[in-house]
Formats: sequence, structure tokens, C-alpha cells
Amino acid sequence: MTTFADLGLSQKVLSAVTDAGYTIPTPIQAGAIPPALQRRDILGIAQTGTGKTASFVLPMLTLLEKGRARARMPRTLILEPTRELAAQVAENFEKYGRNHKLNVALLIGGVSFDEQDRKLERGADVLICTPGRLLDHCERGKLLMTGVEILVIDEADRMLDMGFIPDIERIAKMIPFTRQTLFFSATMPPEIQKLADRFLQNPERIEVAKPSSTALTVTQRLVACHNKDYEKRAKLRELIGTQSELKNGIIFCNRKKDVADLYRSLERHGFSVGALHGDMDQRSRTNMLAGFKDNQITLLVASDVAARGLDIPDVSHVFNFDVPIHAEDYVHRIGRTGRAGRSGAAFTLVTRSDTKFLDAIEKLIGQTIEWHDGDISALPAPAESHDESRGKRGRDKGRERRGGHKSDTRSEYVKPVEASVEPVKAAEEVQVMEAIKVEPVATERKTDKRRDQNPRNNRNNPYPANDDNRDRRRNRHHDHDDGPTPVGFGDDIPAFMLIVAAAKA
DNA sequence: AAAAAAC
Repeated sequence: MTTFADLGLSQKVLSAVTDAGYTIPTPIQAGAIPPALQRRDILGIAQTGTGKTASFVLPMLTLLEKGRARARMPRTLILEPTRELAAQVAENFEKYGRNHKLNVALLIGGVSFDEQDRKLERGADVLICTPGRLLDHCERGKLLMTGVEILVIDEADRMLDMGFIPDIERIAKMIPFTRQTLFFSATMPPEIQKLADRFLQNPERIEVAKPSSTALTVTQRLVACHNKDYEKRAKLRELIGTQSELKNGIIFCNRKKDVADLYRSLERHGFSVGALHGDMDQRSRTNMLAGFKDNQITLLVASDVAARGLDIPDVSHVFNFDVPIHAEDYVHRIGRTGRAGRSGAAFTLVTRSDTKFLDAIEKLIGQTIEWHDGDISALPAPAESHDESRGKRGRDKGRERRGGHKSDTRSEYVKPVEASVEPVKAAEEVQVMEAIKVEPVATERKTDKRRDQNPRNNRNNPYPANDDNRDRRRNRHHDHDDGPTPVGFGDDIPAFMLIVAAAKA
């Protein structure tokens, strides 16, 4: 059997790998590391969770042992689609590079340039970047790409989805043709193949798992639900309550606003919860993810920023609060659980209007997903005018045939209004929603005496930093509207508020 | 019907 010792890695790297507790490489590592060490180009087709990151980090560390970095001339460059993934790769360099004295610089947006500039000035052996911030540094003339020996393009298919390919091409043009290129993608659509053909020279191709396969260790279930947000939230809470095996879970929403709303709702209902989406300030993003990884937070409400690649080893549950619009996202989302051979559970709330997306998902994964407790036809017909379907018992005939077993979660819909506690909860939820509507960040800033009393406001603001853009615009038009300097945040003043405050000074 | 990424 192949071990890490057989792959040609240096002693320093091997000992770090051993210390981390690994002896047997994953297939992508066994396939990619030897040719990478021989300076071959690599085309790696692998999902995240296959050990892909180590398959380029380990050979890079070995190769970097020869030579030294010069100021502003990085020796290697890794491109990642999201800030979290970039940070995760940086952690891998720390972990496996503990016997090396390498300068690793993480160049991502949302944080200050100062420290990044300092690291570049010192000379970086490894540059780990999101494309926007890298180009920003280049334009500021802080960076010479002519010394880059190894270029890693990670998650290429996702870069394509996100429209990063032109940026990637600009960056690649600045790097000498003699470089070694390691190119990874979970899938190989024609555009990606074309890109790979242009970027790679005679690559070693390693394909490890069929794209769009879902781990067998993940139990997948569908949960029929009405389309109203408060009903979905009630259903989700109920579902969470029945999961005795739940250690922690990620709850995916399609929209950033819904991430913020659901986060607040769950928090109000006493859940240990965090939020993660791309319009939150970077500090909150980092804190929330760290809290979830440390088990300080049980539930993480997230947008698809967390769907791919995030390596959180022990997630027991994934909940799709919304059915993802793109079927591949389903595969990526539920791939956050059932990792490393562990078992996992994935529940997807499905409303009537989601059925076409659901069909696409089942087609993609090549299997039908079981309903958790009665399929979508078990729900009453949608109300024509107002949501009074609960009262319209005449419509409920179709459900009777499936009714009747224990602790039936559908009972809340079957029972007449007066026999169920659910409508009371629902009414309360409406108030929660109203509360959300009348409490946008901008309003809170002006009446921020209340902030002090609300511990939620002291850290980890899950509200879109977009709102600050709106604030800034608004402030431009109403110059008289110069509210007080933000108070009550302690050391955790969101970055955007500092910008507003600075603009005034 | 969305999200992600630079200021």
C-alpha cells in the first residue's frame, strides 16, 4: 500500500504530515504529488473533501525548500474563489509547513492592506489570494509576478460560475510561461477543459471521484413545507427539535437577506446560531466560522459562500432552508456533512414552487430522495387570495389517505386552527418579521442607545454590509443627517461604520 | 428566484 513516505516528499514535510496523524494518502494525493514533485503540470478533477488541498500544499512545500523569496517577488501563487477558502489553504500551509521557515501571505479583500503589504515587502514564498485583491495589489505596483514558479488554480469550475475567468487570465498573463501550473476543478465542463488546455502543458490528469455524486454516508430527506417564510421557519425548528443525533448543522438559504432573517429568528428562539454570507464584514465572517468550527455555535445559517470547499470535519446535519436553484449546489451543500466516512443527514425544505428545481436535483444525482414525513401532495392546496389554507378544511381530502401515524408533523396542517398551537407561533413569527423590517441597521444607528442592551449587537453583525452602501448613498444625499459616532460596539465596530465615521471627520 | 469578489 502506498504511504506518504513513498511519494517523494521531503523529510520536513513528511514529519509534519506524520505529526498531523496521516500515513495513507488519499487517491488525489497519491496521484498528484509524485508528478507535481517532478514539476509536471497537474489537472486534478476532484471534489473538495478528497484531500485536494494537501495534494498541492505538500509538493509545494517540498519544492520551496530550494531557494528564497525576494521582496515583492512571490515564488508561488494560489488562486481561490472565496476568502474563506483562501484562509483555509493558508491554515494548511501553517499546519504542514511548521518545519519550514516560509513566508505565507494571504491576500484577500475585506481586510486592511497594511499587513499584506508588509508581508509582500518581506518577500513571500507563497501567495494565497482571491482574484480581486491580488489585482488590486498589482495595480498599486506592489507586486512583481515575474518570479512565480508555481501557479495553482483551485476550484476552477466555481471561478467560472463566479465570472472570475477574465481575472484569472489577466493574472496568468503576468506569470512567466516557464511556470508549473496545478489546476483543480470538481467538474470538467467544456469551458473549463478549454481553459485547462490553454493554461497547462502536457498535464498529468488525475480524476478521483465522479462529479455530482453524493456520499453514501449521507441520509437525504425532503420535507414538504408551505411557501411562507414563517411556516418554513416553524418547520425547520420542529425538524431540528426531532434530530437527536444533531451535533451541529449548516442551514443553507438562497439569499443573503434570508440568511440574516433566519439567523435572527433562530437566535430569538434560543438556538445557538451563527450566520455567514458574503455581504457581512470580514471580521464577522471569520468569527462566525471560527465559532462554528470550535463548537461554540451549533447552527450556522449560510449562503452558498459556505457550500463548497469549507473543511469543517464534523458537521452532522445540513438543512436546505431553500431548495438550491442550481442542482450542483445541492451536491456541494450536502457535501458539507458525511465527510471522512462519517454519517450525516441532509434535509431539504420543499415548497410547491420548488418542484422543478427538485426534479433537476434528482436527475443530477440519479436518485429520488425520500420524503421525511409525507410528500408535497400531503400539503393543502395553496390559498388563492390570502394564506388561509389552514382553515380551508374542505381542501384537505387528499391528505387523509396518508394521515394517521404517530407524531405526524403534518398534523399542524391537518388540524383545525383551534386545535393546534402552530397558528399562535405563526402569529408570533409575523411580529418577529415585522420587528426585522422596522429595525434595519441604519435606523439602529440613529437610536443606538438600545444597542448597548442588546448583546447581539456587540459582535458578529450578520446584516449585509451592503446596507452600509445604502447608508453611504443615503448620507450623501442628506448631508444634514450626520448621526452620532457609533457607540456601543466596544472593540467590534463593524468596518463600514468606521468608514462612515471617518468620512465625517 | 442567487451568490460570490476590489475599493
